[in-house]
Amino acid sequence: MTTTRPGPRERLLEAARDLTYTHGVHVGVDAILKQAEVARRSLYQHFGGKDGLIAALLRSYPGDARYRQVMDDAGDDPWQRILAVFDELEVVTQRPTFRGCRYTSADLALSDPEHPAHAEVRAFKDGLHELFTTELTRYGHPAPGFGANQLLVLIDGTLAHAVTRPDAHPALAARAMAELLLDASA
Amino acid sequence: MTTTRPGPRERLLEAARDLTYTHGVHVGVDAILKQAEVARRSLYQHFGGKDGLIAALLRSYPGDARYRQVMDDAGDDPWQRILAVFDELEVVTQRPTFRGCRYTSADLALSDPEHPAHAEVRAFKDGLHELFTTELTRYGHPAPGFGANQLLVLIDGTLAHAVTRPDAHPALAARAMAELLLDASA
DNA sequence: AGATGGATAGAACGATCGGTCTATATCGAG
DNA sequence: CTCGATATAGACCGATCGTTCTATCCATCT
Repeated sequence: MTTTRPGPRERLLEAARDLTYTHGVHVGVDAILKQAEVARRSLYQHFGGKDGLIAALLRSYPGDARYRQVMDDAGDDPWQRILAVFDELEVVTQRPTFRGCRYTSADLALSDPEHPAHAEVRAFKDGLHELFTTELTRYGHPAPGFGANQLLVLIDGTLAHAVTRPDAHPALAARAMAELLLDASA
Repeated sequence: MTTTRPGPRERLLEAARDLTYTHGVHVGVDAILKQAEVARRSLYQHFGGKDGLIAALLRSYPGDARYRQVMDDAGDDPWQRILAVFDELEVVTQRPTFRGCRYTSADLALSDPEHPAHAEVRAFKDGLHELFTTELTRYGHPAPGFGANQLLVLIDGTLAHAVTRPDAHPALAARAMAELLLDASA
């Protein structure tokens, strides 16, 4: 039994996911096409161009699904669910292949404010904000929207700082602040 | 009386500072040379190439001097001096020209781990860590090194998150956490 | 005056960029 | 089988990349 090979569209997204993470969004299309084993024309057929591929990549990536998974694995208690995110961040940021948050990277690397990727990044982080807002609401936080912004700062700060100083274990530093935050709003 | 025009080296650094911030480190050398009004050859004479210019840019930038200035303007009290940094971050991140932290951007954009810029970014953030460590020591923090890591996460998180969601006012969110942190370690 | 060194201007290098093109192959539906 | 859509392979486009080159200008020093 042989698993059927994914179509060119899926192969392009997969290759672009891989290469843009390790080399940044400025990887050449040639490299993506080669790794995906896809014809040049198919890229423009499916995504209209490199910009479209990058945007589609960010949209398709199961970004907040991963956060939800980590939370669900931690049970029902909001306190546990939120701190589990930072435990996971410690694991992620210590991996030798860790190269930062792909959304933040894309947002910083693309200087053109009209690039379609910006909308995807915004949508992703807005989704995360909503996710943590509902969690803090369940926790009984008096200002869940503000608290969610604080958690997002901790997450982005962890992912950004770990690129330069992984040995500082920013995830552990952030986790302690998340605890303070939850304690103070109990 | 006419102020003498700075030499080619200074003009190159100034132009590169400007253009790499607005367009990222992938700006072409042509654009830098044009804005600096400097001959092509001079760039390679002074910096050996584009990589050398980028690294020199990051080294020469008065990065932590600016943090020190903000602190000194806030007086002697460590509490005030630390929180003043976040007040300044709120101002900086709300500017329409704000484009994130140039050090984090450079670190993320340059995928080659051997690029000389990485060492400069590391040196800069290590310097900041030392700055906040001494401040927290003066404050009487029981674990000033760990606390400094926490403050750096807050700063990097503010600068990273404000690129995508400036309306969330991450600096204010971070400031509140910095207060919690200082309270908890008093 | 003559020599020297730094700066300028700009042609030119090969490589690579994103994107368009033609031509051929494959495959499922009618 | 034929048709039409979709995929592949690869040449080709103009533009730009970082870098090296020659040639000229000019201020300074002997």
